[in-house]
Amino acid sequence: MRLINSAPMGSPSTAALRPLERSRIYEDVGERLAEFVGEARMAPGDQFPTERELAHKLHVSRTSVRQSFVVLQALGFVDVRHGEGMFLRRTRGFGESLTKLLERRRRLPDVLDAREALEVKLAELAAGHRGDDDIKSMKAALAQMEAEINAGGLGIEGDAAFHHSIALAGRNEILLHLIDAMAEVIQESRVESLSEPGRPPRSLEAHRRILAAIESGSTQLAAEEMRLHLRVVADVSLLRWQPEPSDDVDTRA
Amino acid sequence: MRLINSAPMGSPSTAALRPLERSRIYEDVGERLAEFVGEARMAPGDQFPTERELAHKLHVSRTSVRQSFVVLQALGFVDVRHGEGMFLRRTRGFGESLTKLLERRRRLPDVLDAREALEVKLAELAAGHRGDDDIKSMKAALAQMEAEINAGGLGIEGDAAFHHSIALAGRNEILLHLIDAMAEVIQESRVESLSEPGRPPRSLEAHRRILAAIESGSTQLAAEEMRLHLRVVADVSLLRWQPEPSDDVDTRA
DNA sequence: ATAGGTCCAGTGGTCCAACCATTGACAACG
DNA sequence: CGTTGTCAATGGTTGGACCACTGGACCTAT
Repeated sequence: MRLINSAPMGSPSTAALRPLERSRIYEDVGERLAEFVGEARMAPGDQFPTERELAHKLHVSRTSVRQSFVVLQALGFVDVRHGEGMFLRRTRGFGESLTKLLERRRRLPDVLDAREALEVKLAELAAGHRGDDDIKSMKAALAQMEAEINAGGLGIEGDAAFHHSIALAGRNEILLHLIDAMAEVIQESRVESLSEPGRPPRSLEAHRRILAAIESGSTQLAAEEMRLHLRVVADVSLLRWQPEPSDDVDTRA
Repeated sequence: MRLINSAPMGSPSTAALRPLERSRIYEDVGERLAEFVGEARMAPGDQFPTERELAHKLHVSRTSVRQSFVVLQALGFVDVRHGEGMFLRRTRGFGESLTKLLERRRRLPDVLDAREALEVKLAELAAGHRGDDDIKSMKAALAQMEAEINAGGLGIEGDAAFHHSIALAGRNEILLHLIDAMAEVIQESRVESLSEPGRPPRSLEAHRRILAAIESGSTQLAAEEMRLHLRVVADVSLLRWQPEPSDDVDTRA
């Protein structure tokens, strides 16, 4: 009797026997709904079919349909009104959450550009508001970073704390929320950048210049210093990055 | 027999008889979970109690608990692993979706700053990539705006189309997603701004300058023109804006 | 005729109880 | 000692029941 795939681990890539992945039903329903919105040419304000009808048509339980809509509502794509029905709010990017976007398609350049857009503005705002507490926490973060580096570390914790304290100092809940949502991917690029030989001290120096600019109250200078810093970080990160073989086709025009 | 509130409509504001609003259970559960994360000092990676246990403790059905977690997962705050349990991913801003944030706390300055952060960068990126199709759709949008204005309108449609075509030309899905998520509130500020006497023609002119900058390929100039344009828009919008009486206290530090 | 009230069918909101699918740990086996 | 089987715990899904809200149809008194 011939044994198939007797090798204990790391056997050659048997394409057919790759692990099959099961998605959750409410995700599938979400995709179908996205299709439906397109096919039915739904416009904002239009009403969806009933929960019961959708459940029947899609051969799933009403619970699953509801789960889909609960998510869609949280993402702001639909309005659910008790006793009335469910209505479309906006069409573009239907069903696509930022989180899923960041997980699925990790184009590093996009992440770095988005980060720059947000953080440069936050530094500018921070320079405009700059409270004593804000400055204090920034200095504390820099001290922490310096200590980490002197101890032979990369200063990752301090780096993260510094950028976060600036984000807080910006006093803009929307931008803060966006930066927080991207925290994970940003953290990855941070580690990469600081792993480059000689980077941590230079990064610390750049941080000092940013802090000085913020403390001086010059919004323009603060923005410029932050931009400069992030461009350097981006360059280093991009060195190691190479686009994945396109696993799917970009359907956008 | 004395009738209370016999006035047919628009009776004086009886504070106690304001319409009471009922929240959905899964939203309440979400808030409790946020509390719990704080009280229990949960850190990323920590495991939540079982669905069944939470349902029992909170005196709600397991279904409601699940709906909460479905949302939390979509927003990227928790990881739900079949057969294992539910785990915390990130702490900051727990349970707060951008949509809810934009609905609840409509601080116009925040919106305008966030818009500037995103659109300035998008204009810069657009100038870097600039494909023929992109330029073409921008020109079409400007033509539409001009036609609207000549017809006595405000050019709102054309304005929106112009900014959107730039966002598309930026070739950055993350920034595009963020702008789309803010589309509604941005649209409101757009209407306000263009309603100001004499605004539409001036806005059209600013758009032409932006387009020229993008077409020239100068990323820096494109960014600067967009920033200038948005600052003017912001000034106009802010004229009519006044902060609402603070209906709740900011709990953040 | 019409203003007002009542009733009711349709819709989303919640709950429950059962069962399926996956995981990890542990015991049993060779 | 490693392999295999078993099992309990956990999330995933279902169907059905009932509640709460909305809007319109219908009725009624003026």
